[in-house]
Amino acid sequence: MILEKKKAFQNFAAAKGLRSTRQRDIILDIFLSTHQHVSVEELYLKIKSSNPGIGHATVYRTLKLFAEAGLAREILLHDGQTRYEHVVAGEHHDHLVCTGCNSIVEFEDETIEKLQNEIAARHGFLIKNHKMEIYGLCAVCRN
Amino acid sequence: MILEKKKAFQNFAAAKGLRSTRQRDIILDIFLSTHQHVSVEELYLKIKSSNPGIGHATVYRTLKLFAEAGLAREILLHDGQTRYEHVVAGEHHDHLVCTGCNSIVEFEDETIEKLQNEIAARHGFLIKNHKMEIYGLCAVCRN
DNA sequence: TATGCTTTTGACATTCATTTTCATTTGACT
DNA sequence: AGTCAAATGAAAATGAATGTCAAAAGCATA
Repeated sequence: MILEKKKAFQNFAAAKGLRSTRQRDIILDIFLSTHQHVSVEELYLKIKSSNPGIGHATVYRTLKLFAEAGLAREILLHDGQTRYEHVVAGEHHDHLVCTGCNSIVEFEDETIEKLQNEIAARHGFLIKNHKMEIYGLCAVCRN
Repeated sequence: MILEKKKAFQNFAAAKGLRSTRQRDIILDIFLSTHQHVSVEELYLKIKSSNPGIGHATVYRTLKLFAEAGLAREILLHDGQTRYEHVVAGEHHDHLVCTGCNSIVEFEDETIEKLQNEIAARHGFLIKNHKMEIYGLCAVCRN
């Protein structure tokens, strides 16, 4: 699965005429090794610890590429940090965000997806993507 | 309805021991006269044109108050600007955002709301609020 | 209406995430 | 190897949002 993603990025890069660079390889490796919902800063620090040379801007730029390539998805929660989550082909999940402990639980609901498609169709919209976040207190924090 | 909102804010202010000020009245008036989904900057400019004295910080502070008072809801779309939409009691709507022309269409779907509640319950979550945005191209831009 | 106390305001500075700039480096093709 | 455009890193710039603080304005009371 990690290999597939690397291939996918290679294909994307080839199609776009992008060069293969050491930095992009490193960033991709480390991104693929992270948990879901890494913030750019988190990832940057992780990268820096093994590769001090890599700059802030490169991480930002490269993550945008991953998003374009369909490997990552940008998500905005309410903490002012952009996060990237791993995209698994054919799967879309949404988030339950605990405002108590900031934990994030993912869920998937086919019926909601269907309803979204219907709504979009009703308005003549061509869906590119969507996101849904439910904010509240998790089982632990509600007590 | 505008009067009700003004009353609602008065009540909130009274309960919180907040003072009634000229600025807050003006900002509320102008906020209530705007379309859905005003960004802070948009609102600030609108306010400034008739009331040049009012400062940036005051607009930010006051909008946060409106949100606390339940008159407004903060929404984050993908343009890096915080927007505030009008809250209508007992109603929740979500958004279709056109990435072509940046137009926003609202919709409401009771079934989705129900499913959200079920999902939250399944995870032991206590929902505070939620948001859902569908990104894509509107009927005009898709052509 | 004047007094005194406290909140609110506005200007400005600051912070923080992200983007831009630009000189230098590097990849890839000949 | 040589060429040239793309990519990088450091630093500066941007832009939204927040903090600071002295001055102004509410509001209660005399």
